[in-house]
Amino acid sequence: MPSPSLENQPESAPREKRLRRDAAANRERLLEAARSVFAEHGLEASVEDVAHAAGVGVGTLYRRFPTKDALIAELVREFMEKVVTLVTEAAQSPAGRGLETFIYALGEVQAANRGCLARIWTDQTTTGLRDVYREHIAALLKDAKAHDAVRVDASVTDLDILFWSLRGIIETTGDLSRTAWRRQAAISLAGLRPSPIALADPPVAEEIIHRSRQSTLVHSERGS
Amino acid sequence: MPSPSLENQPESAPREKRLRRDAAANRERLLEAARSVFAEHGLEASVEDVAHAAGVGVGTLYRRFPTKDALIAELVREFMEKVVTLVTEAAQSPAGRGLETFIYALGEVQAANRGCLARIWTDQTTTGLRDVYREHIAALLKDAKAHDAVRVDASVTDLDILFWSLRGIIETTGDLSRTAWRRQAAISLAGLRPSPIALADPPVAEEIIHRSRQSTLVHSERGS
DNA sequence: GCATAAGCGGAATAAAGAATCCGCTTAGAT
DNA sequence: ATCTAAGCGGATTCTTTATTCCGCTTATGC
Repeated sequence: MPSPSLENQPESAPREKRLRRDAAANRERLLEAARSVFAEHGLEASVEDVAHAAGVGVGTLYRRFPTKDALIAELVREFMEKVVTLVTEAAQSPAGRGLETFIYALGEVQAANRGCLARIWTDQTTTGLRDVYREHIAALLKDAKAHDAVRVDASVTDLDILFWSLRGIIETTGDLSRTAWRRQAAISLAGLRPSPIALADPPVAEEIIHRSRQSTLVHSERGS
Repeated sequence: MPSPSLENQPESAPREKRLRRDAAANRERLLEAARSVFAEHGLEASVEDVAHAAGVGVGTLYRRFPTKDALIAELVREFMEKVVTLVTEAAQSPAGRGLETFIYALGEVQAANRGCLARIWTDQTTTGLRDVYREHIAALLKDAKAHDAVRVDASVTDLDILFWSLRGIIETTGDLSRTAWRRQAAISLAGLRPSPIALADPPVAEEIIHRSRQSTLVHSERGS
């Protein structure tokens, strides 16, 4: 094993060569600026705005990310990675509580990344992460049902649409309210609790969920 | 009272002069085309696409609507008018059932107008209609509570966020699924039914709803 | 300290799309 | 049947914004 001081190959997969220290810092600042600017003005904020917010020129942005889309894709990737982390952590929650824990945690990340939520379900480069995530929530749901925290006729697709619905609220309320999506989450969770009254509509077919990944996407924008 | 055959002043408010028959038809076709193209490709679909979908040139579109925004605003206006109609009709429902009826009806209109949903809550020209609508849903909620169909701690703002949440689903699933938003509506309604278990989060303040009208907006787009 | 590959800023370029203009066409009043 | 204001299409103009290019600067390994 090489000595720690010689870490020229940072980790397992040293994505290309190593960046110069200042360049690495700029890359981070760019991503952070992008998150913030896109959250504020939506994805149609200009590349120049992002670069300036990061305190660099557009040239710098383009040396690191070949296109605007690539920049957004990286935000999406980091988001999905965070989601997978959270869902994994949630699995450690006390029996039967994992799902609820995860729902609130996911709401927080979505809110923190509201600029790029639009691309999350359609981005084709993170399909793998999305599959992992989906396996995990299926397990959380099963656990919740086993502990009588959730009605037995709830399906994984109900969780998918729950997350989409929270996205709608987060995009609408922007940074005005953390309460809004939490309240809706609470109401939905209440609706998912075991009940003798059947739900008036059937769950969504898995296939629909998969197809929607390929076709629909949404942009965000914000006015003054 | 003038004879019906001389209706040079069509109705109460004859919005400007009367359009030539072909021009009036084109105007309708443009609005319909806009609804469809925006639903398909989002609001960033080009004006030219809309004009062509309507079978006319861009010049024709611009003679009728001074800007692209004006066209969108008209879609929004017609949407809001429809919403007000629906909420008024829902008030005729059997006692205690009006709210549920309206929620499903609103889902349908939202789905039929998914292209321009993004502008609905921020459009400043339909504030009046929105206020009317809001008075009505307050009444529907009160009625539902009176008939024990909805929990007493539900607030009007819960309905606001419910509608935003449905929007999120409709925008994500596009025309793939009518089931998706209905299922979420069913779950939310279940969560809003009277229950001894209090909701984990407080309702959203009215003020937040009003502020979000002025600041946040969202665009839609669709790929492939 | 020096050499130099890596980085940087921002002007210049290019493409897309909104809005305008103008010569030709037609509904519909007489 | 005729006349003309209202309409029409679409080429053209004007903006906005992504992306490229290039001469100057600076970490970093020796």
